Amino acid sequence: MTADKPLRADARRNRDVLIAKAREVFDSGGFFDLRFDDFARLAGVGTGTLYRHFPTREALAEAVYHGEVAALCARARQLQATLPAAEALATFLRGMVDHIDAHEGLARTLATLWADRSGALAEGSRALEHAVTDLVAAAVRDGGVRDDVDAGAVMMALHGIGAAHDRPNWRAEADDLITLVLDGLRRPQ
Amino acid sequence: MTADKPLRADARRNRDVLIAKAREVFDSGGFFDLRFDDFARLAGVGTGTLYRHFPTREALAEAVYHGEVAALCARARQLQATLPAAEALATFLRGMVDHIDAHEGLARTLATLWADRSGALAEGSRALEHAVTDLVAAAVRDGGVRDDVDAGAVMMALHGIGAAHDRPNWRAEADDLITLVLDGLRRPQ
DNA sequence: GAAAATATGGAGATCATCTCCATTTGTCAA
DNA sequence: TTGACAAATGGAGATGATCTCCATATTTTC
Repeated sequence: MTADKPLRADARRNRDVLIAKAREVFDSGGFFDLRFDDFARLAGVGTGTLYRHFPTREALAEAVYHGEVAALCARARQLQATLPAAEALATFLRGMVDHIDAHEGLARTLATLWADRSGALAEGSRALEHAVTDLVAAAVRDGGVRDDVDAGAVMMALHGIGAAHDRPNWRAEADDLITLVLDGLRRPQ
Repeated sequence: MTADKPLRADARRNRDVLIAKAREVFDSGGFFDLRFDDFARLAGVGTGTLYRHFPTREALAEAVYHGEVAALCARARQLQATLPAAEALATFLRGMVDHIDAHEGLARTLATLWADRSGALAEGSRALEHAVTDLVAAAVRDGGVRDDVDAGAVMMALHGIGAAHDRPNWRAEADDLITLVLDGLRRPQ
């Protein structure tokens, strides 16, 4: 989807180092505590280079999690292909909670990408939403799920889960919210 | 609850002007776009005075919406006193969506206060959560609502709704999420 | 291998946030 | 009233993060 402009060799190399270093920081949970300029130092490049490749912190976060989000989407497609639709949806949503739980940084990232008011809705965010919409639509077609609610409602719930990641009782509450959503989605009767 | 230290006359006056001006900005939706220092200029006080009264933007936001949140909590109590518990809960949640819809700024504020990682959970946020917890507990006691989910899940849903306020189809999605939560909460059988 | 195109880096401009304290204003006891 | 003490003020400037600019370096192309 992104117009593939052939990137010069050194440019690609720097970009990759930046993403790799950012991922390390990300996984250690300190992504949002670090000065943005410091990512340049860490990667051994100038700040100008950092800013050329990633105009904002969010752009860098998105690049870091581009693969992650792609994997989530692939998983959604795979579940959809191998399970009854309603079950695929349930498994995917439960898996999202697991995933967010396991990856400290992802929760904040999703919340940030999502809340990003910068107009240009991040690619990853859109892809994820697309996957969820598909899962819901399939479940509706299949008859297990009511057809009178917008898939966006499910995204909102996921957003709430991601954004509230620092609540003391997060895991239990997140699981419960998914339960509520899934039970609420079940076709009445 | 807050230790009432008698505030000097000029201090109180300045504080009130600050809140009043902030509310104007708030209602016009630009609260988070304005430089914090500018609130001082708007109110005709020095930045030092601004910072003494409100150490952070969030503190000011909370002061602005202190009354608002108090009103929401009062409404919760009133509903609880006059309606069957399950209905009170439903009415309150629907009302929250109405309220957020009507007040541009409130959505962002709630999301911000809520996401506030500053440790000291804002008073307003805690009060609101308390009200919701009460409503859910009453509905559980009443038998209309299942007892195996945490009220925090409902807060998460509200958080998602508030934080996603800029989605194109926000209103419909928010209503749908409330529907899901309420239907999901209904005691099976 | 030379010219053109592309990318670099890091000094310093810019900008919001926040602090500090010499001065002003309010309070209260005498 | 008034004097003395406490409380509050304001705004200049410190701080520190973000971002720009462009002379130089590297890569690609022909």
